[in-house]
Amino acid sequence: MSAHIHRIFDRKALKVSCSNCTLSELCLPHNLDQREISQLESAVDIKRPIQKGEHLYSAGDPFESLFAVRSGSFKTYLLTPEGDEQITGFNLPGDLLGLDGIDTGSHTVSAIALETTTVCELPYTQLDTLCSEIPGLRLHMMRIASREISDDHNMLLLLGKMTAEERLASFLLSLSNRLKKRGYSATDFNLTMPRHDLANYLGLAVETISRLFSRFQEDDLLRVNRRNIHIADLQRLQAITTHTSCPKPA
Amino acid sequence: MSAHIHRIFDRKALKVSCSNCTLSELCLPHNLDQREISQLESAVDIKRPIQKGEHLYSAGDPFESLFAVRSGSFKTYLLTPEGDEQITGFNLPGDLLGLDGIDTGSHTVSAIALETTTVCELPYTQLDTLCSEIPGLRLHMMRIASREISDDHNMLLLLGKMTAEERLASFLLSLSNRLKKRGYSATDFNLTMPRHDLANYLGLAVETISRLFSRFQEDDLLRVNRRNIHIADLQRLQAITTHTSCPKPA
DNA sequence: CGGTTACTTGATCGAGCTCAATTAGTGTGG
DNA sequence: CCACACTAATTGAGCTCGATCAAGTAACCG
Repeated sequence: MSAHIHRIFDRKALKVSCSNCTLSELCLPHNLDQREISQLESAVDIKRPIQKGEHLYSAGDPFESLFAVRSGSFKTYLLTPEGDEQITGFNLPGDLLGLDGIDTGSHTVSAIALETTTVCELPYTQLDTLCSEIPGLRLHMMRIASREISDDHNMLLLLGKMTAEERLASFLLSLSNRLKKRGYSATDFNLTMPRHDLANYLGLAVETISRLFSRFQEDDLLRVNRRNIHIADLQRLQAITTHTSCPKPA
Repeated sequence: MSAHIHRIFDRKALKVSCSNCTLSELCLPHNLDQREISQLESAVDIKRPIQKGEHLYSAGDPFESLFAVRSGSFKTYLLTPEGDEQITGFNLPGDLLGLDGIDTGSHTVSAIALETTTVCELPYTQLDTLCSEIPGLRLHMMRIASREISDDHNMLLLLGKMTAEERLASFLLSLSNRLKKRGYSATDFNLTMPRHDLANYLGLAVETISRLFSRFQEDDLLRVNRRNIHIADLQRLQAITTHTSCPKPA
């Protein structure tokens, strides 16, 4: 199944096949039988690709569906009354977006594509109906919500307690782990977001991020070229986040 | 069963009556019929009171139940490897605790009582079974999770973008609103947490909180006596959080 | 190319932290 | 009922981390 559905594809034209999707490990509840998976597949739509800079949804939009990222990436953010933005997360393939909208029936954050991105749309009423029939799916949904809550708590810790250095190290390690889970390299990757977004997300200034990248590079922790990152010493990077001392190899 | 039931309270002795509970507005799904409410009641246990400083659960404990606060209050927090704490929330009557534990099957934060507190225990497997039968309850649960996610996003904004002044003003207004929803005064209340916890939650030093209380009092925004707070000017407090200028009344 | 945006680097500044001292509660046991 | 110890809160003085301001450079794109 191609990741890049061209717009000539009618929304329903392409049969969704969750069972064959490379993301099923992340996206699918583990304990569904074949019949249950087909039920789920019938509820899922593949949308046309979202271009870089295009919104998947905006804060205030009526909530109708959840979205699973198939390829590409998003950032989600919210705006203050004064108009400045706080990024609340970055979403990689296999991530689910939109849970924030369930409570009020309209989205509380905006989601914008950082690159050309494809998603599966899961209309919520259909998903909810399936949840009554498939206990494994119900648990899966609650787990995803639960994980998002825990992740957010970790971000509170990052923003509330960590130094600039610790924040960037934490971010890189977390991204590294997420990429690894998805089958990519844990040590070589490209950031899909500009420095500006990274700084915003970590509660820092762009200049601070830039200086930290330079410093980490001088310390042989990273090799950085623009958006391209090579993690040269995972252990010492880890040590930064835990205040543990870790000898620099000669 | 539970190891922490006080002997005078037989767990099932006290019949739970959600329908008569003063918190039902907050705690119960609105669209349940009488039969569904009794089903829910049969799943709920009232636990013995939790004393100030006592844990309801700790990070790492196996997750078995959600808890609804009946009276009193909790703080939830997580610890870094180095042992310093980040408070992730304060919980008032009607609040639900424990969602963070669903994903991994063990709690990721600890919950400790800030005063003598009573809770209803909702064993998760029973709750989940009811969710398959009662669509309204299922939606209610997802809504609560969704709200927690949105609330956490707002905390990210607070920690990432706001000044000390804005953080405290936001906190007081948010608390004021929550108390109002629960039928208490929106302008006169007692904080159940020490300055230390407040500072920790808001990502500030205790001294900063103290100085801000003094300053807000000089500006006739608040009247503060230890933990007792009187909000003298809700409008101007609101104005602080939105950078809006608001004339100080003569 | 030329214009725009992304990123880096340097110099300076300030909000809020840390350190330190004081005061005011809050129990606890004689 | 009061001394004592202990914790909670306030207030002051000085410092620091990261923000802001200001250039300059490098990539990207029509």
